[in-house]
Amino acid sequence: MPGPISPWRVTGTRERRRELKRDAVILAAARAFRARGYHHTSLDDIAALLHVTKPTLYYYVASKEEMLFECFRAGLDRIATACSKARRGTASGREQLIEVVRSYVEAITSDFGWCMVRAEDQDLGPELGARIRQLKSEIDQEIRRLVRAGIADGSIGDCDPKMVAFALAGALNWIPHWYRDNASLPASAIADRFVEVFVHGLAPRREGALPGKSS
Amino acid sequence: MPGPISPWRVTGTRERRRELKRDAVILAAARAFRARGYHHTSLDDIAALLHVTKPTLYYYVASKEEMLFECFRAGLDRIATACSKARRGTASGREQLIEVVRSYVEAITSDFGWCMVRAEDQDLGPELGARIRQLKSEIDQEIRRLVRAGIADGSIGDCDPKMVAFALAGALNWIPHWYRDNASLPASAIADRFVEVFVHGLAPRREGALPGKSS
DNA sequence: CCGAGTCTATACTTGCTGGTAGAAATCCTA
DNA sequence: TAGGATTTCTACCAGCAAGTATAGACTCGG
Repeated sequence: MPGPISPWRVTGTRERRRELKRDAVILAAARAFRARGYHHTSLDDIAALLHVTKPTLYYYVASKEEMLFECFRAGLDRIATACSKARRGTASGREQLIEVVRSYVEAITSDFGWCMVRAEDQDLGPELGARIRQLKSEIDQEIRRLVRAGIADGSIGDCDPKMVAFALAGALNWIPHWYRDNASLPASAIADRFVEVFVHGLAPRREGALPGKSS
Repeated sequence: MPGPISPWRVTGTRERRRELKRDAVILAAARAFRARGYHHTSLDDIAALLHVTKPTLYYYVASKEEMLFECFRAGLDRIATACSKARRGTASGREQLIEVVRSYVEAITSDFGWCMVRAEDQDLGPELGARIRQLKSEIDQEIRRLVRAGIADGSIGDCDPKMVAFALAGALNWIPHWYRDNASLPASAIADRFVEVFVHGLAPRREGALPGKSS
């Protein structure tokens, strides 16, 4: 739906143009993968999206694998950035975690969301696959860290940080399975609902919540 | 890890033996898909697992697609069954939901869990793909129904049933991404942790909470 | 022990798609 | 406008894996 990506016919220095085109290739790949799935997308399909032929793609990218990797990275980087930003803040563990969740939802509903989640690192060679697993693991560790921080500062109740991280990441990573950018809530609204559930749980909230521990 | 599947060389009536072998083919396929991914698993691989050759598989199954479909179904059926069982009970919406979650975790950590979740219905033709989507949708609706029931009977607080269902299903469906039957918690323990998070949330619990819990 | 039905293997076809060789077009600089 | 670098195209290859034709082997009732 977002317009065609055409840095072909565009101005700027050589290097700059090349860079833009390469990005366009990655983005087109991401959209195609999302629409048809990695294995059902041929390079000709991607080339067609750009009104170009297959060998042209290879001028910007070494292999189909590399395209997938770059899509992966594009998404994961956004989340990693959000994590380290949260980390620099001074808010409570819970607040930081919530911030990360918001960024996570933004990233995962982007064009690259699908690739981050549905593409198997099996589809990447051992080389790139390992790098992706590394990135994923870092994010996982970061989430656990935030949960532990929250427990430490009292903003999060006692729980198993590992399982909480899995549950949270699972809920978030699943979004691309049902999210349709036409027909779904905007990312921020989704984030709100998720935060609500994860912070307060399903149990009916008892009245008399406010500060103070009168139960 | 669970031993080789060999109903080859086994007794029983003709029909019975055929049925057993067909099941064995499906199970072998499920394990292979889980280990290597659908697209990276050749029929020769599956045949090798059974110490048999590829054409033999075709004697029990019409196509690779059908194998995937049957794996899918094997897993989803377990969950659907759990749903309708829960439905027959008289417990509160929340209790019923929790029961479903437990069954869900059991199913999703089984050999078929991977297929239920990681296989794209894109890999199935329009025919089978539609049937799978149907099954998935039924389960989704069932979860939403339980949430609404819980809200109605007061066992669940006010919330958006659709988003809650998505969050819950996401967390559960993600399990195959990290679950390793050697190295992870047993299914029941995972279910416990998940229930804990989803029922009570991350916010520190104020004293004097609701009546305790269970098994 | 025979032959109809059941089961399995050998050996092949076929289509698709990732990837490439090398020529042609285009662009920039001088 | 010449000529070298950059960019894109046409045409092709190779390999893999799904699926099949067909013949051989096993089982079991009669």
